[in-house]
Amino acid sequence: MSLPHALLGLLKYMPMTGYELKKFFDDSINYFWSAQISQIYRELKKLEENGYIKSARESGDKGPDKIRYSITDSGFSFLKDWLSNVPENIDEDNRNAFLLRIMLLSNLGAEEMHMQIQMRLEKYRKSLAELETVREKLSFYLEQTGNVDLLPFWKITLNRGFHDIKSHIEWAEESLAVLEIEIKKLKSKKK
Amino acid sequence: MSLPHALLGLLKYMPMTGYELKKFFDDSINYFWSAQISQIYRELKKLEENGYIKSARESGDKGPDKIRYSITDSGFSFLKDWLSNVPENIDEDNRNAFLLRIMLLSNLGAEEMHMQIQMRLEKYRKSLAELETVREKLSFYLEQTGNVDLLPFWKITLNRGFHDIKSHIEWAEESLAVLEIEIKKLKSKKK
DNA sequence: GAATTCATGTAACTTGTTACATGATTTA
DNA sequence: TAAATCATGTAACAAGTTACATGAATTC
Repeated sequence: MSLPHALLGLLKYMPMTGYELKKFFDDSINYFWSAQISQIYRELKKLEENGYIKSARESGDKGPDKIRYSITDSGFSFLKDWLSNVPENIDEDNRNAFLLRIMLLSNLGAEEMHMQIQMRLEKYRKSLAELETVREKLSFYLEQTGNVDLLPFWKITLNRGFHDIKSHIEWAEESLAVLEIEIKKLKSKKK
Repeated sequence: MSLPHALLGLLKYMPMTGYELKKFFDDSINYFWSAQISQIYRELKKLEENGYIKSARESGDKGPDKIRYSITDSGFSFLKDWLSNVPENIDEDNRNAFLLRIMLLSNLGAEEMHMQIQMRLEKYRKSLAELETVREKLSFYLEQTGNVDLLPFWKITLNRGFHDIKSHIEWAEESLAVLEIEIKKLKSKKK
């Protein structure tokens, strides 16, 4: 639903080709947004039809032609409109496959649930470490490219990631404790 | 993607009609999963074709006929298979429209961002209060229906919600502080 | 008597994914 | 020279939403 806005937002930084946009997704905002290359191309066409972006063909002496897109004034104001209108449903999409799984997991019993949450906990701890390196790279990158003014905004975005992972870790630890009590109860009943 | 599993999980509790399933979504797990009635009917047909559920027509003396679905053994083992296979991408969908918005919000400037996050903070605080009442209702409901054994599993699910909202509140408070510093900087520059 | 809820669906559309096609360039 | 990467797409499919249709029952 917000792919067009994501594309406009990225093109605001600099003009890019479809391929470059895909790369940008993959190695920067991949943590919270990704897209298929085929859909990017489809969407770019639509955005151009609407006059939100314009294209320029570049026939370099090497390789195939590139079509580089840049955002238009109309596109930027479209983006700003979207940003100004805060959605009522605060999460924009209340679907959470993770919570659905957790709820249904009771069908497998306390021990299986414990095992799965334990596995998640380990992954969360790894993610936390990875985010730490992303943070370091980001500061460095923004300083190098002279975009230091963007730093506080990016930090706010990144910080959300930290809070999210930390809350998962705390939840997992608490849940494991609850499940351990349940497992003990079941075992004492058997006797 | 997991609508069929959600339906199977709910039918595991008790046999229901399409309409009842929609209501169950709306007033119980709506916090993390919802579905359109049209899609529920479509999916129920598919599930029956696959033998995962079976239907029984009930022609009461009042109102139109009801088609009540119940889960089959084959359906339950299908559900258990899905639950046993933990997806590699732990979140199942890394797309986070909220983070995308936050990142792009820098296009509107620090003051607008501050205002929007302030609004969110207030909503989060309300959500926290609402979740509190959901928790109370749930305990009561499970005790009344004699499903006390499910209580720890439901608590784990609910608890995830609490951690989530709390992490949003903390993040919002920190972000507002950062933005206030930015706004002060900008104002002192003007002078 | 009108509006809402109950209960079932169909049709058209939008969004997103997977698989495939093409051809040049670079790297192992 | 084979594989990977660059750069563009098309086609078919899967999943989800919106709008519409039908008719009985209940509530205002």
